[in-house]
Amino acid sequence: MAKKFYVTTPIYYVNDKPHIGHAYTTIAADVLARYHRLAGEEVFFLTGTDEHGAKVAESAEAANKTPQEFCDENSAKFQMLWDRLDISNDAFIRTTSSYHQQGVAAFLNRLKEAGAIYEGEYQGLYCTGCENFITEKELVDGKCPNHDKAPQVIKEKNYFFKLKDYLPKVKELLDSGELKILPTSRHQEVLGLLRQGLDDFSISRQSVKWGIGLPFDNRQVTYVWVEALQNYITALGYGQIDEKFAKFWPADIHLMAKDIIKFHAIFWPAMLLAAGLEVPKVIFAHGFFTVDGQKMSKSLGNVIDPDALIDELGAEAVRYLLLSQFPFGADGDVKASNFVIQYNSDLANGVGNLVSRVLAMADKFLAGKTPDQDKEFADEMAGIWRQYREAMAAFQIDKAVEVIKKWQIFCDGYIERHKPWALAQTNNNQLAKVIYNLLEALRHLALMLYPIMPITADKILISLGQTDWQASSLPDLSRWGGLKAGTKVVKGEALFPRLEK
RNA sequence: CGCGGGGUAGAGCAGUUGGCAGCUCGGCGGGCCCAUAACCCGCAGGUCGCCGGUUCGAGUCCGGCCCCCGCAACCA
Repeated sequence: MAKKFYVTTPIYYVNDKPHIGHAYTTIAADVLARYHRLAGEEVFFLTGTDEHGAKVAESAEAANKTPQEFCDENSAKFQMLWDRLDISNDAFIRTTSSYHQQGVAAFLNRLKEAGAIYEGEYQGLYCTGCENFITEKELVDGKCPNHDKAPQVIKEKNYFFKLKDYLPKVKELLDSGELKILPTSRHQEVLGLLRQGLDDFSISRQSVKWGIGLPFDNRQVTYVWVEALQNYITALGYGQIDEKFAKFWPADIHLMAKDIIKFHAIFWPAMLLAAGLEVPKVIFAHGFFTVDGQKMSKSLGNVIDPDALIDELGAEAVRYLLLSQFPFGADGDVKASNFVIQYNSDLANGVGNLVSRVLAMADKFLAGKTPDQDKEFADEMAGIWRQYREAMAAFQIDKAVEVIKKWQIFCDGYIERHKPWALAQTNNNQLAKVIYNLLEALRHLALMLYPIMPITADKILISLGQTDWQASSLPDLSRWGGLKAGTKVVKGEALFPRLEK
């Protein structure tokens, strides 16, 4: 029975169109999903869109559409981007889908039965112009800045979740490592939040209409954050067909950006505990991009549009470049102008050129026929793979990229030291050895590249005559000598044509 | 004293348990000619934010200070 691996991205709020941050999270999740599939595990990779809430309803109205139409259109934008980026998600959940709504109802009923929900009163400032609650801090001169009206104080009956009852248990799980928050700096942050203390929170809204009705009181709608988190289990059929749920839950990793860590590291585990379910194993929060040292924001106009970037550099390069900018997990600064430079140095001059020169030599000196096996790098390669696997297992995608880059540089150096073009004149036995080692080295390079740049990897493997490699998994594939003597290899088109800038 | 992150070569970043400061890009000088004017070798460039402490030894541990950023306050 294969090991399972369940990886998720957050579901993205349809109120906005996809930006580079959404792409970053999703690509990272895809890399993990593809790596674990390559390793022979049974993978479930989930992403989707979060579609309820007052804001969506407002945006829909402003666009003169029904909320459902608005959601359909915006959700499709995310799906289209993921298609362009070759994201290999196994499911795409939409919170407006009926199976999600049914799963949410089942979950909330369970919380209610467990005694984790009580009725309370929510008091807030309500702006009739907004038709929504606003916070005191949003007020300008005591008035709603959008409508220039003073808000009313309204008391609304709400249902609350007994968060406080479950906090000690959450703390325990964090301390024991059963629930891991990564990177460790985020773990500290969560501990800080717990130290500050948190209150029970409201799980419903009376004033909001666009949402999922509470199963035990249909005058109220489930607070959007509460039902959004449940996507991770409803997508597995929780509350309906429990087969997938039994197989894949708990999640091996919830991936997200650092801004929503509180919901995932505290609220979500607490709700799961209340419902008697297992908590996820790892919550991984990566950092934010700054662009030229500044926060990315619409008002500054420095937002990087993923579609434009793909148009310029191609999906494969975008995947690679985003993940190799800075350590996965940390914040990092990005210079838009740097993408082209790095494309040229890493991809065109690096991987692309290496593949090109090796295949050209195999073709020119040996008529494209793979020579007899040589084992010069058998041990070396095993060591490289160990580093690669360790990096991936620790979710250090940037380190995995580093391992690949080092191997590519090593291969370029190997060529220079042995000068196959000279050997072709003097020593055919030695030439055959060197070319075999290079071709086989390329096969390993492609395999390591696969999670990050799947199309490129496949192109390289096809050039090496490896057409059915996907039928095997890593333990076999990563063994030295997979390339058989006599295999025909062909030089293809340049993988990454150099960009003039 | 709200919480958290960070200040290391011109730029962007690594530095696991304290043990000679590293990587990539860029700059400069050589080499090579298989390759996408790509590749390889070498060189230059750093008071590791500041002050103090612990130690045989501190970028790394402790205390204080300065500066930047994120969250709290619709964004991954």
